[in-house]
Formats: sequence, C-alpha cells, structure tokens
Amino acid sequence: MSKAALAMGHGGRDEDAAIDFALIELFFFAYRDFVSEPDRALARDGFGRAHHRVLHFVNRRPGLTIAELLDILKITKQSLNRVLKDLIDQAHVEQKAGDMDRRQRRLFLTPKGAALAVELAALQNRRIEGALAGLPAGSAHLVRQFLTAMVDDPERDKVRRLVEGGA
Amino acid sequence: MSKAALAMGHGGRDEDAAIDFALIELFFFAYRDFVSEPDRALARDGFGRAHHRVLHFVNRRPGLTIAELLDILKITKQSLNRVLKDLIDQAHVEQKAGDMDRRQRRLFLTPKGAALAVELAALQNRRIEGALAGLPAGSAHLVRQFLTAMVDDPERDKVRRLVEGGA
DNA sequence: AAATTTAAGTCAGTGATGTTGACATATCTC
DNA sequence: GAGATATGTCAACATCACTGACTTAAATTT
Repeated sequence: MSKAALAMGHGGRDEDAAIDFALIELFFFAYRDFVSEPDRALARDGFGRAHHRVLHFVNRRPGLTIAELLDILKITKQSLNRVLKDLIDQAHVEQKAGDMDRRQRRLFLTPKGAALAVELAALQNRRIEGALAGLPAGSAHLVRQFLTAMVDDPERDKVRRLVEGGA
Repeated sequence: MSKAALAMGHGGRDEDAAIDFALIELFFFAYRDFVSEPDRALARDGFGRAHHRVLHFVNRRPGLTIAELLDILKITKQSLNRVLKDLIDQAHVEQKAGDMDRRQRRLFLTPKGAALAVELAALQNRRIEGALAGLPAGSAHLVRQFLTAMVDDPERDKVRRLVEGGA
C-alpha cells in the first residue's frame, strides 16, 4: 500500500489529499464518448473497436508491416490476426509481400477500407473540433502537449514520431 | 458513407482533409497509458478495470445506490453485479439498506477498499500532475474544459455535476 | 387491502477482445 | 546449410460487456 493511501486512510492531512478527481473522471468520460460514436458506425459492418484501430493505423501508415502494427497497438499476434482476418475477408485491407523482404506482409487499405477509416476519423475529428471551438485560440496546441506528456516516458518519443510524421 | 468519406476517397480538396490525426492518436495513446498503471496494481488483487471504476465512484460518492452507479458507468446490472460481488466478497465494499427506501443498497468502501481506491487515484493523479508540470500555469483549467466539452451533449451537465460536486 | 411499480439480484447464453504457449512455414542472413 | 526472423495458426483461457427472462422485497398507487 502506498504512503498516500495510508495517510488518507488514517485521515491525516497529506499532500495527496489534493488529488484532482475532476481530471481523472473527465478523462474517463471523455474517452468513453470519444470511442462510442465510431463504435456504433463500426457495428453496422460487424466490426469492433479493435478493427477501428487497425483501420486507423493502416490508413495513416500505408505499407505498415505486421510487426510495426503490433508494436503500435501493443497487443498480441493472436488478437491482431483475428481482426485483421475480418478486415481482409471483407476487402477493407490488402496485404502485399515486401519488396526488400518478402516475408513481410505490408498492409494497405482498399478504397472501401479507406472510406470507412476516413468516416470514423471524421466523426472523432468533429467531436474534437467542437470541443476546441469553445476554447481560446491555441488550445489545440496545449491539449496536444498535455496528451503527449500523459504517454509513458519510454514510449513518448516513438508516439511523437508516429503522430507528427503522418503518412 | 459520409460526405467527408466520399470526398476523401476521391481525392478532392475538402474541409475534412484537415483532420487532426495527431489529437485523435494522442488521445488513444494517452488513455492507454493512463489506465495501464492502475491495471497492474489491480491485477495484484485479482481485480480488473471494471473493479477500479466501481471502487473509484463509490469512493467519490459514498452511499451511492446501485441504480446511480449503473447510470454513471453505463453498463448493465449483470456486468456490475459480477465485479461488485468480488469487491464485497473481498471486503472492499459494504452494502447498507437505505434509510428512506429499504429496497436500495447503498454502497460504501471499507478502510481496505478506500486504501486501494486512493492508491489508484494517486497513481493517475501523479501522471496528470507530471503532464501538467511542463505546461503554462492555468493549463489544468483549460484541459478540464476541453475534456468536459468532449463529453456527449446530453450527458455533459450530469458529468459536470458529478465531477464538481465531489463527495 | 390489492394491484402496480420500482430496486435489486440472479440465471442462462453469447460475443468481443485480450492473454499464453507451442508449433509451422517461408524467407533472409551468415 | 544453419540459424534467425516475419508471419500464421492451434488450443485454451480470462475479462468485460451484452440480452432476455425471471424472482424477491419494498414502496407507491388506486
């Protein structure tokens, strides 16, 4: 048990009494609603949240290999293969053997897959735009900085590169 | 398919070409890491993310009823009961019949449950504090505004009340 | 007092997403 | 040719969510 937990449990005054519950909860609610809208659109095609992530990152980095995708999503080969199979079967994603290394399966979206990926991104973008609309100019930059800083230290640079170096 | 998707698919210039992919992705990565640390602490006791949510909101609103908790979490009675049973069996949560309405089961944390809830909140708070530390003063307020605005319109006021009207 | 509604608990079945560990195959590298 | 690497696949399992139907007990309405 942490020092903070002990202190609180005994009712002592403690620095950690100043926990920002509001931000913790808002992050939870905001994320819940951020993914719920795409979820409904995906359900239309029998897809789920996992399919969304694959569509999104293949859209952003066409020609991605399986290994790269696994590293981004931080899931296992098994989990990925299940959803990837669905997407390939329904002609949203295509595989091509790599030029240099023919063991690699490079992933691309078909026009159908790209249309879906963009539709979902547009939904999420609209929500973000709407949220930023009521805030001072330059807020987007600050929110980007905040979210970047929320990422685990060892991962942060990788994420920054991925996010900045768009397709 | 949306107008945006069609436009993008055909390569035409379009307002939605300016989708903020960075913010979409950062929100995903930030949330992933925001919950991963508590997840590891919970696994120690054989609990999962669902247990965390119950602990958190019972901690914040002691005496909460089942119906209120269901409304906050937006899950079904079945899903809640499973994790609630675990928490009660392991003496993290207690139930008391309501004073006014004895059908209600009002939920409270035991000292053990409170210690865990505070430990988890402290982990998340530390991450948030760390992220805000590098940003201009007043950033916390702006981030709170942003996250609030990200919540679904019909739910936003309810969330605001919950978040502001702490225990 | 009887009928209805409400709060909660429970049963059975299902689906999506994640995990582990082991093993197969093709291809590249040394 | 040997070994490493990229991917695919099999079996088994855990968590967390869902639906629909039903029960119990207490409150409310008529």
